[in-house]
This record gives sequence, structure tokens and C-alpha cells, in this order.
Amino acid sequence: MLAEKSYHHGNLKQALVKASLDILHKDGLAGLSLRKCADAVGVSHTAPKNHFGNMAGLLTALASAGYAMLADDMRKDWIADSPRPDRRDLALQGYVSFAVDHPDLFELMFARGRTKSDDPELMSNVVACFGVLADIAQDLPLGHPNDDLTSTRAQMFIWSAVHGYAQLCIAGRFKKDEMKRLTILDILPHLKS
Amino acid sequence: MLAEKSYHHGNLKQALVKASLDILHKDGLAGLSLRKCADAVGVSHTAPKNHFGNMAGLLTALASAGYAMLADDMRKDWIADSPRPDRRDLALQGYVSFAVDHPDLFELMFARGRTKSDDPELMSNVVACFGVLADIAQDLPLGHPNDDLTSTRAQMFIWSAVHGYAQLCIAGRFKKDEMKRLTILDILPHLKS
DNA sequence: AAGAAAATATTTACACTGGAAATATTCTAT
DNA sequence: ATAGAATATTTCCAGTGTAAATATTTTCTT
Repeated sequence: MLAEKSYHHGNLKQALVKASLDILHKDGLAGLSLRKCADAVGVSHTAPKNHFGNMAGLLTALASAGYAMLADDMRKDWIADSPRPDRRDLALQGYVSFAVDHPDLFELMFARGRTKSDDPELMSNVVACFGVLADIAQDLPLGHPNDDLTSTRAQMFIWSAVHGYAQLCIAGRFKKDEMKRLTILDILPHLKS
Repeated sequence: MLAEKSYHHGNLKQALVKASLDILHKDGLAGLSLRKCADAVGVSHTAPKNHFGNMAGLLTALASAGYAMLADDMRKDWIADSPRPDRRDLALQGYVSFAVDHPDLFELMFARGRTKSDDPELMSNVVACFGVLADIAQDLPLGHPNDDLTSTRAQMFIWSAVHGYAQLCIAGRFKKDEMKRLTILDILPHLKS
């Protein structure tokens, strides 16, 4: 048997992550506790310590999984060799859809002080997620000076715009009817290449 | 004496808000508790209940104060009759500065499920804050179709961009050197009117 | 195969938290 | 002055994260 799959419970770590994501989805971050999570899986309330160390460790694993899901959602409807403008639109819509579908997880992923920001797996997933955005930020005609910061500038712009839009949506800061009428694609400046 | 200013403690409500903001600044949202807050002011741990009802009530008051501070920070360096482009730059920088200076408060202001989103005072301050952004969003040449949603579109765009930039900054998602080199003004598409 | 060592899980205990309920104190109004 | 409202305290409870000691199972070494 593989080391990770056959101890007392049998892959408790993965089961705890799954249960936590469910609780997070149902009851929000305030409703998530190590004890509820352990209960849901059927182990003692200190069992998670072996796999995550503490609460921050569990939340780090959740955030890490979230970034992987977000990256997937952005590429969800991509088809092979689709032109970059199409990929860009799909990725932006995927980013917003993820936030709307998993608002509490999304909030956790960008929260301060709740996760271990130096966790290698988390950092790796963050970088991979940003890679998708860096890709779709290429060739944006933003009217910037053409210097060695051009690509960085485009990446920061596109991430800022879509992230702000998503967060303001789920925070309830936009009116509902305006949110429906004006998607992320509608509010971005129309970019003609 | 005014009803609000002379009971047992003497304006306990305001003192609790002030103490809470201090704790929030020092120890973050996780470090803030009703009991610590009450301790700091020198009252019993259930005294805050009379003024805020519960924890959500206190956090609502903090968020409300935060929006007022944010609106002030955006207009901080405005001078009378300064042209709109100048006001726009100052307001955007003020928005980001507020987030950087009060990251935990900023996070609370846009958090889900922590505040009472139907609180009249909070809503009022949110609307007032958004009013500043609506002002600076006027006359932005974004290349959008000129329809009856033009101004709404510009407002949503400018708020999304600056909010996303601010949040990604304090969440540590931008590299530090790039953050210094490329401010919110640098990453926005260059808008020539 | 046998024992040592490591990994995993439980039990117990503790300090801290938000909140409910009953009580006490102070202010306000009549 | 006294009634009633507002404010504050005391006491209590369920729930939380986490540390420490212990128990169980798996894996490694020989």
C-alpha cells in the first residue's frame, strides 16, 4: 500500500480537505472549525493536527486547492488553438464565475493572516494561476509606453480589474441589475488591436 | 448632558470603536475579540452588548467608520477647483494608500458575513464612498459604446481596477519591486481625452 | 520473523471566545 | 421623589484551538 493511503483512517488528509470545503461552502468561513471538520469525517478533534499542524495549515490546504480550481475554471472552456482574444474572454468569465460559485473560498484565498503564505504548495498554485492571467494579458493594446515593464503592466492591470470586479460582486457592492447587465467583459475598456 | 455622552462610562460606544480599531491595527481581525476590546476600555466583557448587540454589530461599526475614512483619504489632497484628472489621480492613490495603511480594516469592509449588510449607517457610508469614485469616473474615454450605461460602466471599471489593485497589493500577490515601480496610475490604460 | 522507530489517532486538559440570563447601578422623565 | 429606561456587572454555558500524554498501527531495520 502507498504510504498516503492506508493508515488508520485511510487518506484522512484528503477527506478532511473535502469535508472542509463542504462546510466552507455551506456555513462560510465563520462556520468552519477543526472540530466540525473532524466530526464530519468521524475522527477525534485533534486528528487533523497530524496532517495540517493547526488551523492555519488546514486553511492553507484549502486555499491551495482553491487556486488550482480557479486556474482550471479559467481554462475550462478553452479549446485547442483558440485565438488569444477568445481565451482571454473565457478566462475572465471563469475567474468571476469561480468567485461567484465559491465566494467564501475565494475570500480565503486572498485573506490576510489566515494561511501560511510561505507554503510551497500554495505558492506553486498561486504562480500557476497567475500564469494563466499572464498568458491572456499578452498583446493587450493599453496605450502604455513600450518599455521593459510593458508585459508586467498588462498582467497587473488585467488581474486587478478582474479581481476587483469579482470581489465587489460577491461583497455586494454592485447593484444586482447592473451586475447582470455589465459583465467583466463589458466594463473593460474596449481594446482594439 | 446629551443622552449619548454621560452614562456610567461616558460615551462607551465611541471608546469601544476606537479601542477596536487599535486592536485591529495591531493584531489583525483574528486578534480582535469583544473581551479584549472591553478590557482595553476597562468595562466588563458584556458591556459592549448594550451598544452593538453582538460581535457583528461592532464589526459593522468598524466597517462603517472605515468607509468614512476611505472617502476622506480619497479627497485628502484635493484642492478647490482642481481639474478632474488631478482629482482622479489623487483619489486612486488615496484608495490604495488607505488599503495599505489599514489592511485589516480594509479587508473587513469587503468581507462576507462579518458585518450587518443592512445597517443604515454602513450603507450610507458605502454610498458616500462610492460617490467619490463616481465623480472621478466621469469623462473617462474608455472606448465604450455611448449608451445609457456609459457612466455606470465607467464607475464599475474604475472601482474594480483600483480595488483589485489594492487588494492584490495587501494580499501579497504582487512582487514588491513591481508594486513600487507600477502604481495604480501606471497600470491603468493611458486615457487620452 | 522480531523488535525498534515512526506515523497516526485518542484522551484529557486548559485558556479563550461569544453570548444568554439574572441582577445591580445610574440616569432621565414625570 | 419615584417610576422606568438605559447602562453595566456577575454568573454561567457551549464551543473553539491547541498542547501534552498516551495508545494504536504501520513501516523500517536487522
